[in-house]
Amino acid sequence: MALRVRKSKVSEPPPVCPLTACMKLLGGAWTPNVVWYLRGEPRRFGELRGDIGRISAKVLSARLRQLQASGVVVRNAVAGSPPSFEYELSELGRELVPAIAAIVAVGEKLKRRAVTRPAKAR
Amino acid sequence: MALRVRKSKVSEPPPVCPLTACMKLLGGAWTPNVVWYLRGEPRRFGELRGDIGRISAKVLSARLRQLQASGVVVRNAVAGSPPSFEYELSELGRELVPAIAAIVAVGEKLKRRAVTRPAKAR
DNA sequence: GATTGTGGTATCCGATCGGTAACTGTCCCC
DNA sequence: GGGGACAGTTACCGATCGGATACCACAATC
Repeated sequence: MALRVRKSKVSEPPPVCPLTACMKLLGGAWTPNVVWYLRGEPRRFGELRGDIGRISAKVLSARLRQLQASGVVVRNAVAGSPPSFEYELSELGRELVPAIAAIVAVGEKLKRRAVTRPAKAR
Repeated sequence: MALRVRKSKVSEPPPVCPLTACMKLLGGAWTPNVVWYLRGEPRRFGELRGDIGRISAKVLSARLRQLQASGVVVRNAVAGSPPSFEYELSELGRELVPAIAAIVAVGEKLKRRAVTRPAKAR
């Protein structure tokens, strides 16, 4: 659970690339999906698992913790006899949604263009 | 209503998850950087290497090929005595730039807020 | 012909990631 | 009280990724 620092053999000073740092927000395998499925109402762990489908509990747990740590997601305890928790996007986390949507939109266009325009010369 | 049973998915059963597919566009380690440094004028291989800094030739080559394959980047031969090549973003590739910028912007805000506003205790 | 510079590619290798499965602990129901 | 469901966590393990290095192709130059 300790956050992994990139230990490079070259022992370089931190490049402080804002891109690289920020892309770590969405770097993991299912991270965008988690954010995406949280864009509506808060969801519980099992619900998210069901939503996303093929994600393993381990990875979902890891993503959720990592997103909490970066402040994108907040975890709220829901009072009840079976104490459960709800995850939801923070204010800032919600700002991520349009960004993801933009990337998806470009992806869709690219796919569509790939079909209509097979510029496959390589 | 003992438990909140919200089986209602977010009304989004993705056939093949568009997110996962599209995030492959920017999935690699240096992919956003490559797109970022190509957002201006076209660059040659060696220039990109210099721009990005610590990227290895192998990874840069792989990213470039992968971005060509997905239609984000185009490779143009530059006529000349030493035949060289320039890489530039395609039209659609250019649309990726604001999306990346948006994610970076959120990342910056998150970092800033993390300083000014410590996360509330769970 | 050999050397150099550009523009890559192929190979090896270790680190990391993600999946599977097993496990814990609590609560509900029978 | 036992079995099952929920909510995760942990251990292990194979696949993959990325870095370093070495190498190749080609033109111009010496």
